[in-house]
Amino acid sequence: MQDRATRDGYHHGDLRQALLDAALALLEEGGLPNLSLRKAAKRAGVSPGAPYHHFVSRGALMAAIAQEGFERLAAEMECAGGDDPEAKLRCCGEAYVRFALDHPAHFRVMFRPELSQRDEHPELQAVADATFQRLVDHVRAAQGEGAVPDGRLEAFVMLAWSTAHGLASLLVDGPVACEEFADKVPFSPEELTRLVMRTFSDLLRDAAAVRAETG
Amino acid sequence: MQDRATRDGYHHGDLRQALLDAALALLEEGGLPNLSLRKAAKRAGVSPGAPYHHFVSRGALMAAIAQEGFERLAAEMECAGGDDPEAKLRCCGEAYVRFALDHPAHFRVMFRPELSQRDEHPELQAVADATFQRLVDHVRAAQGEGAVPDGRLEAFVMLAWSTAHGLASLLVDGPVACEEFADKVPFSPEELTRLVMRTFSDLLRDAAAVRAETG
DNA sequence: TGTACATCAGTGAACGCGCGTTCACTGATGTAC
DNA sequence: TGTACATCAGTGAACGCGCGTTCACTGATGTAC
Repeated sequence: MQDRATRDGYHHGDLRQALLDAALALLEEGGLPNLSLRKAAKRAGVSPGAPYHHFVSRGALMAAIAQEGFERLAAEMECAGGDDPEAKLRCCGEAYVRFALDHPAHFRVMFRPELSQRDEHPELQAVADATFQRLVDHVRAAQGEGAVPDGRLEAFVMLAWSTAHGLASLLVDGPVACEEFADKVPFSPEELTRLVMRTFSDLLRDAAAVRAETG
Repeated sequence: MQDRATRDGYHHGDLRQALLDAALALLEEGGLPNLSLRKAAKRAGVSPGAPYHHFVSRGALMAAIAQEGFERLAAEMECAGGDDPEAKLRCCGEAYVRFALDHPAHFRVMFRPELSQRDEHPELQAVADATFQRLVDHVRAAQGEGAVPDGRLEAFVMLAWSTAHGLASLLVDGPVACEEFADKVPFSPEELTRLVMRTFSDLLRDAAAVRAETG
């Protein structure tokens, strides 16, 4: 008996990862309607039954995509840079939006409950929670340094998360999907991300300053 | 020849609207996988072919749902209340999130491009743009009154929209879907909405004040 | 008021399709002796 | 090193299903005379 990583190499190399990659490629190319287990199997060069040696169902494949997505998002938020807590928080938000722009298929699967079924995959819920916790830590640190006003931590956490998540959603899916939006706002998605995050970060700093002064 | 509204009454009463309502009910009950033209027809008490007298395809029904959703959202943002531009902007954001909480099925269809296919339904794109424009007007008015700092209008518009849209998305779909979240944050979705919007509105006001002072 | 006709929203059977999933099987790989 | 055996990731045909859509039709409604 060998461990799973080695066993996966028997015939295909690593069919599990190949199926995840194929599924993502299908999503990037044709959106959600373009994804099926059969197509992913075909793209990975394998028969329709083969995936069932690696995923108990279609839902399990989706959950695995979502889990992989949360792990990558957490990693990118982790090493997002920034010299002080204010910059760290801002870079963390930018990393969140950039992740969505760079990996729209991952992002969609992660945040569509009917696809990823968090309640049936506790390990997925756990990694999603850990990602969220990372944001909480950044906001708390920034608040400790006076870069975020005093007051309810929950309110600032949800505000920061909403800002990043909303911008990401609007850029990836929303009525701001890029071609049309180009007419209205003269920024690339990346420029817009930096502009919005900078604006948000400045609001926090200035409000923190004025409240520290007045009381 | 009579007008369409009257003709729709011939046999069913108003099958077009009945199909929209049935589709929404299916979405609310079982999410996206629960919706099909056949099920909507059955629920409206009608044979599988009947919808084709009112919608050229399944996609047209989805686009009609999205359009109806944008019209209702625009109406709710319109009469959201607020005594001054600051309060108007805040109430507008709250109305946005409340709409998503009250009509999650509408909200999802509106913001999932693979479902509503804005590019193939220009009238849908138009009403979505009009909704967006309403927000722009509110932010501009608030900026004129000093409730939003001077500076790039686009940045504050996108920030405000991202905040409302992000909170709505997280509450409706995200890893914050309500049961699990109750453990972590001691607020109902409605309380959280007011808290976050109030926090955001206060940030704008304080930052506007401090910048007016210093220069 | 009554009759002939036009309209068109509905019926319901039928189509072909791709889907998720199952299952008896094959054959490459690794192991024991 | 060679042979017998166990493992298990793959095959590929088959299943039943619900789907979107079509189409010849029916029959209720409204209109003309």
